[in-house]
Amino acid sequence: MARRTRQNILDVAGNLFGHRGFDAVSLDQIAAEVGVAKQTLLYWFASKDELIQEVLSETAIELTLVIEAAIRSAPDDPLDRMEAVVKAVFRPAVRRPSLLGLVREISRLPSESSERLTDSLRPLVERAVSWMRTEMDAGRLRRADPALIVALAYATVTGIATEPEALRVVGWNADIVGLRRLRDELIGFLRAALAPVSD
Amino acid sequence: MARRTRQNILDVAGNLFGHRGFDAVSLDQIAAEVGVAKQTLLYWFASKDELIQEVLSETAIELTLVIEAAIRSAPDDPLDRMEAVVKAVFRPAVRRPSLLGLVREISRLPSESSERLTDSLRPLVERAVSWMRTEMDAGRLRRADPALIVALAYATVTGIATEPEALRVVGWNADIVGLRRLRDELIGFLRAALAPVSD
DNA sequence: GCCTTTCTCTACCATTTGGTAGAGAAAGGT
DNA sequence: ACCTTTCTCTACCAAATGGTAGAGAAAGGC
Repeated sequence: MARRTRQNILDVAGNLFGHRGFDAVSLDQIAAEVGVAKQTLLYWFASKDELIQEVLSETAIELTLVIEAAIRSAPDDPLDRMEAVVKAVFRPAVRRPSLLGLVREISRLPSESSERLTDSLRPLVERAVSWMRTEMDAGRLRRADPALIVALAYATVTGIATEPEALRVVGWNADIVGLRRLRDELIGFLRAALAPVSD
Repeated sequence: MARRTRQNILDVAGNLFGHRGFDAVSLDQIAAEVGVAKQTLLYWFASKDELIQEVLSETAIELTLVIEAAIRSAPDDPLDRMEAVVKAVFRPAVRRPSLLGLVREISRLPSESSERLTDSLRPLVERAVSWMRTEMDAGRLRRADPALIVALAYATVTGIATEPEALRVVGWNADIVGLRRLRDELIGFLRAALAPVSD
């Protein structure tokens, strides 16, 4: 029955890690927020490292599934397709803003588990890159370096996820504007930057 | 003479904080890397909080100066001008990659000092926004929401700064590609997305 | 009813954390 | 030579950290 406890721990830990960072969050805090003793955490997860590892791989799986589903049912036009994928990435993030902040924590893991996660995302990235290259060759996207575009998009998304607080520095108020509008501006940006040049 | 110690501490702390995050770095680690006892840190800075606060305001001042200098001597064409500013932002970051990572830490400060920093950056941001609006009204930039563009650019830059490791997830190898090429791609992107529509 | 597995608890521990107290060099002004 | 200021040290501390040991509920199979 109390298998739900495990899921609760994963959810709470995911939010806290994504929000404040791995090192800033203690097991005691997580336990308190779940409403459970610290030992219960350590019953379910052997260590703090294993906990975040589990959280991250759950997140990676979720994101992968969402993106793949979006690709399968996406329209054929490359710009529409990109819009669909970006929206798919944002959908879970809008619902649970701390989610993307987690990706940042990958680099703080012991290199071994960090690599395992990177590997699980790699196929998706490679697919995106080779797809963009094909579209560019066909003249349906403006020519550019696809790998760098993916890197930039990724940087932007994680930058947004870094914290609403951080964006407040540039006058962005999350409560008023909302992640959704920022997402739409990003999409408009991508469309403008990647539309094929009409010659 | 040993005022240099203070600067050494600031430099080392800046790198470590930007690289690993505020909570992940202990005073002992900083002291060890500077080659000095922990108490020496606490002689120069009353607490860890004051230390990062000092590091951040130094960074904010540096960035502000660099950007303002770039604006003063920038060409008149809005796209060239944007390119000049982006390059100015990247110049110190290329030299010292951990620098921009620091901005991320702002949101983890006690809200009071976080606000002080935000305030020191605000004029620059407002200036950029109003400048963009003017250029858009004059038809020299594609119409969009300037505040959101600044937010996106900021998010992208901090996303890049988040860690080369994190970008490795999307296949970006810092050693080979380099921050400089990513910067140039970003500039090309901005140009394409913000060029006025020729009607 | 009993036993085994699953689950959560209280109590404890070694280490590390940010920070204090206060002594002693180094150096410069006079 | 002496004093003051600047600078760095050793020694210590209370609190918090990740983690261990082991006991006791809960619940299901038989």
